[in-house]
Amino acid sequence: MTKQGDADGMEVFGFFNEVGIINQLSTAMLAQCLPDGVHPSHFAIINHLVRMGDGKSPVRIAAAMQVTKNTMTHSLRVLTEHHYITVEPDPDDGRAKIVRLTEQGRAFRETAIRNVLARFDDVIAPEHRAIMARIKNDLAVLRKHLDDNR
Amino acid sequence: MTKQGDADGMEVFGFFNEVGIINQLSTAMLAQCLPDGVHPSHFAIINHLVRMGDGKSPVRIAAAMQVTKNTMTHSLRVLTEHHYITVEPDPDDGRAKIVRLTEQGRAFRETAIRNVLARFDDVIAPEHRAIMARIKNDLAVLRKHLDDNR
DNA sequence: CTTGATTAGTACGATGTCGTACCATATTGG
DNA sequence: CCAATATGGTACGACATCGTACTAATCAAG
Repeated sequence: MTKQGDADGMEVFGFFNEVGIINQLSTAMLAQCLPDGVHPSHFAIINHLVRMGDGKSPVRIAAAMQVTKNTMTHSLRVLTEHHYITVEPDPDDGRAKIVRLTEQGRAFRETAIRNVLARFDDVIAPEHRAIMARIKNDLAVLRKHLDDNR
Repeated sequence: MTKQGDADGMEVFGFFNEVGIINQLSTAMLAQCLPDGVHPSHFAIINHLVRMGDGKSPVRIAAAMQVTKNTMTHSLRVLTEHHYITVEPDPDDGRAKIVRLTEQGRAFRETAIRNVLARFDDVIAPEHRAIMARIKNDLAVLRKHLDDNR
């Protein structure tokens, strides 16, 4: 095993470490802006349904959110208890269900977005926005590669 | 809806989303390379102790790992059960403890590093290493800013 | 049509993480 | 010296997530 390889490997470690910390900090910030009982992952589901359209099945949402079916079942139950979504049987497929946003769900998202953007505006300076804009494409390439070769 | 503000906010969302997915995929890859019962966070602790030196207190390790004291107590218990570390009272401070690596802990780290690097070598192409090297500095700046303003 | 394989969803248990509360020990101010 | 405060560590409960296993429904091959 060459020293070169080791150094490269450590570079990879360091990179993923930075990514992990940023993810943790941003998730924590997001969590502070959400009401009690609503996890960032729940918000992500609502947000996804608003942006990509609802009426999807739990498995499709799970795939989009990169979590297992189990986790999605649990999260959808929580969201249903909050009356943010409805889950009904799919008339075309006896196995499947259909997830739909309620008005309360959309309203919740509007409020949450406002809170979060206000918080981010407070913390994130223009220079950091510039960094994000600059490297987002690289991150997307990396993400896609990792996703394809997982 | 102010297009300007919303667009900027959404950019931030998208950025953190990419970061989150990359973190999840890399963590999952790492987990596959570790033996059963050893979580990536456990590996991170061992790795930190090897690189930064052991003999630290649980709180200091917790701060470095960006987790709470509770989590560290739990993780250290698991690592102790695996005989990768020892936790002893600090003779200079009746409240504190001192965490030390065992030989088995160091050996475990060597093996794990080899496995993980092999896996990463398989998946990560030179062009992606180039991306990591290119944007790592930007990520570090961002991470530091978020950490300071949390 | 029937049988085997695949898919959607759920139940259960395990685990990592966090928040709150608590105790023991240090540290500091008066 | 003593009281108030701060700090290190733990106990307990809550929760998100995952792996394994299971049921029900669909699909595919004969």
